[in-house]
Order: sequence, then C-alpha cells, then structure tokens
Amino acid sequence: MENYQMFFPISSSAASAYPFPTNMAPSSQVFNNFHGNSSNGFLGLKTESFIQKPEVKEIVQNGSFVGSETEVKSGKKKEKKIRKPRYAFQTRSQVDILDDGYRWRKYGQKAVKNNKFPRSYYRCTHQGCNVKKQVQRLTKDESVVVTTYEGMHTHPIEKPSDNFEHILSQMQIYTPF
DNA sequence: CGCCTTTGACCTGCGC
DNA sequence: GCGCAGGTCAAAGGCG
Repeated sequence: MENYQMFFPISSSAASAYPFPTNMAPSSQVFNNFHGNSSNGFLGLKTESFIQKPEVKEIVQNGSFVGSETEVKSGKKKEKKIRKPRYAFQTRSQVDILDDGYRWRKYGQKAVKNNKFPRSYYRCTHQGCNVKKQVQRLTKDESVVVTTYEGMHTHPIEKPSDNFEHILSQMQIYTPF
C-alpha cells in the first residue's frame, strides 16, 4: 500500500555494510559484485517480498565470525559464556519480516525494556540448521527494523525463485552503472 | 494434516 | 538472595 521504498535518499554506500561473512551468505558473490559501486543503486527496486533494503546499517556485535563454535546447550551447559557471533543490521521497512529466502519459524516473542515494540525470535526450520534471528523495531524510529542473525546456515537458500541472489541480481540490473 | 504463530511459563544471568 | 530482563520451551490453536 504505502510507499515502502521511498525511504532511501541516502547515497551512502549501504552495501558495504553487509554483515554476513562469506560462509554465511550463499550469495555473497553477488554482494562482492556490487560492493564497489553501490552508491546510489537502490532506486527502482521493486521486488515485492523483500524490498525494503534501502538503508542497511550494520551493528555487528561480535566482530569476527567463527564458524565452528562449540554448541551452547540451551542453558544447561555453561562451559563457555560466549554465544555464537551475532550480526545485527538495521533496515528501514514497514514490515517486520524480511524474507531472506530461508524458512523461519517463530519460537518466541518478548517485550523489551525501553521499547514499545516486542522482539520476535525466529529459528531456521531446516533440519540441523539452528540459525536464529531476532527482529525488533525501534521505538525511537519505528520505521527502522533491527534484524539480528545468530549462527550460520548450513544449507542453501530454500526459495530459489525468491531469494537474496535473485533480488540482488535485480538490484544490479537497476543500478545505473 | 502438517506447519506455523501465539502466549504464558520457565530458565538463566546479572546487578543491587 | 531477590528481582528484573532477556531468551527459550511447549501446548494450544489457526490456517492453507
């Protein structure tokens, strides 16, 4: 209905903030491709299901990604305090759910202190892949959605017709260079 | 019928 | 130890 992607007059290099390590993003080559020239290429992006990617700010909480982390059994063991590295980024979006091509099942929702919006917890439904993500909207600016990924997908994207790669390749097409 | 969301309860870590 | 906040579980119900 509303003008989703009218939000991005920003000309800063949004793509350079892409937080996924290469082993986490199956389509990372695509990112690399438009890494160098991403200044203002988002205009005209019209993909319905995943659009809102106009402004992406990374808030990487745990800088370096280590793929092999000893499993933290849910609460039971505490041999290590460190959890899996998490990658958070902000997106200007009117919808909370950004469809990144994976299948997620919601397993919880919590009210967060100092935030009038609840935080939603999702888990990747692929067997053996326990990647999690949290989605949260900012009270400060409710057009901003913060998505936090935790873990690494061990499988390819499940929706080949509507995935990151596809969308990104479209983005490239629309870019004026 | 299978998968998903909802929602309250439960668990854990942390600060006081 | 207590209370709070964040994170997870699991039963119940909804929906395609």
